[in-house]
Amino acid sequence: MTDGVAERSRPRDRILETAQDMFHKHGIKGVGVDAITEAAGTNKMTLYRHFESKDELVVECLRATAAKASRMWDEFEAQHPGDKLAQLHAWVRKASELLSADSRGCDMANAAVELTETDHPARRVIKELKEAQREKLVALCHDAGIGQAELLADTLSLLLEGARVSMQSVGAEGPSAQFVRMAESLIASFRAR
Amino acid sequence: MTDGVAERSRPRDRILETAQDMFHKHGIKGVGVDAITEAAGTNKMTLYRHFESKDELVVECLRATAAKASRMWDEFEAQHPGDKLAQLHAWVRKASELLSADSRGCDMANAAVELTETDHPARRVIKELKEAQREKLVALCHDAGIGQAELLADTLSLLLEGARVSMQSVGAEGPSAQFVRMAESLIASFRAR
DNA sequence: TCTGGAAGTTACAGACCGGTAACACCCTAG
DNA sequence: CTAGGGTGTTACCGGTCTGTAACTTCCAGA
Repeated sequence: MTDGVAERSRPRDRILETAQDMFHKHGIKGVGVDAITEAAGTNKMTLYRHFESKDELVVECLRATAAKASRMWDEFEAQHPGDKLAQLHAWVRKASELLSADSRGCDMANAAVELTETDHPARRVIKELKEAQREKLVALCHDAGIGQAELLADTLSLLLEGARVSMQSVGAEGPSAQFVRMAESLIASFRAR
Repeated sequence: MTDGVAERSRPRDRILETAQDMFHKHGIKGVGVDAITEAAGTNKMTLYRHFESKDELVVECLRATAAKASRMWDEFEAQHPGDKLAQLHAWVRKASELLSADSRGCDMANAAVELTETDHPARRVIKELKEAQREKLVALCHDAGIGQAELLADTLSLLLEGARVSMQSVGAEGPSAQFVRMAESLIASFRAR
């Protein structure tokens, strides 16, 4: 009954996975450590033996989700080896799939909105991870033979970020519904230069 | 000393104004009613005589900020009477000004991120107000003589929404720095059809 | 079989949260 | 001058929050 997450894994892993899920669904300030440990089938003491504070748990969760997102790049390379342009289109397709499958947007962006304390430990890693993602997309655009790679990458980033937050305020039938169309015609117009 | 907001206005107005400011800066769940009333130079009882709950206060704050944003449209019309295309460019310029002046983004979008409870009274008004804003921008694009007015308006919306949330995670030097450039070349390419 | 460390349990501290009751005050309209 | 409504003050309620202490239980490895 207490088995929300696979029972036969280490408590630390269960806590991390459960916390990721609950922070994602309900927000960081919307979930207490008691609720996390209960859903993970463990207890508060065990959580504080593995994470020195809730803030540090948040940081670990963000790193974990970023690592998962980072693995998608490997899939693109595996699906279209060497074909960077195809990988860029795969990126667009994947982004729209994730938009359709989940309406709570990006954990890092959401965390940045929630955690307004300027010295919160999560803010630093959010910036780092987002910058790393940006560099990857810039490189992909560049290797795909696009001239203004940075500008295209940044525009696509803003479109996706906007789509994810727009879904949360106006829903999936709002402007975000046109994301693929916007992204594809953007890529086309950049390639035409 | 307790005079954060003009002392010689009605308590209700001071509370509303102070709450807007504090919710904007620190988030909704990051601010308690005690802190609001203290900053407004009044007390909790007075707050609860004018607003039936914190949630309702949040709703009123969102309506107030939306009303303020709505007034900007009148400025555009006053500055460029009848010239809808010039008003559209004024919209872009104003948006970028606000981006530079404030890094905490859109109150409604931020609230949608924070308030994950699906039945929260604010969610309804966020959707209504965002839809109203969308219709205004679509109408402006349409009246400016742009063919695919909805698509341009939605794309501009996502870009702006993305810029506002991107600033909060990666800062002002990130992708959002290129917002004006992106928006202007988008408008140009839509006009060229 | 024994032992040591990881995990679970219970209870608690101290702070903060949203919200309310009872009462004193002050200022203005009549 | 007086009545009454808006406001301020104090104290409180029940609940939740992060984080800790002290203790017990369990289990794997030697």
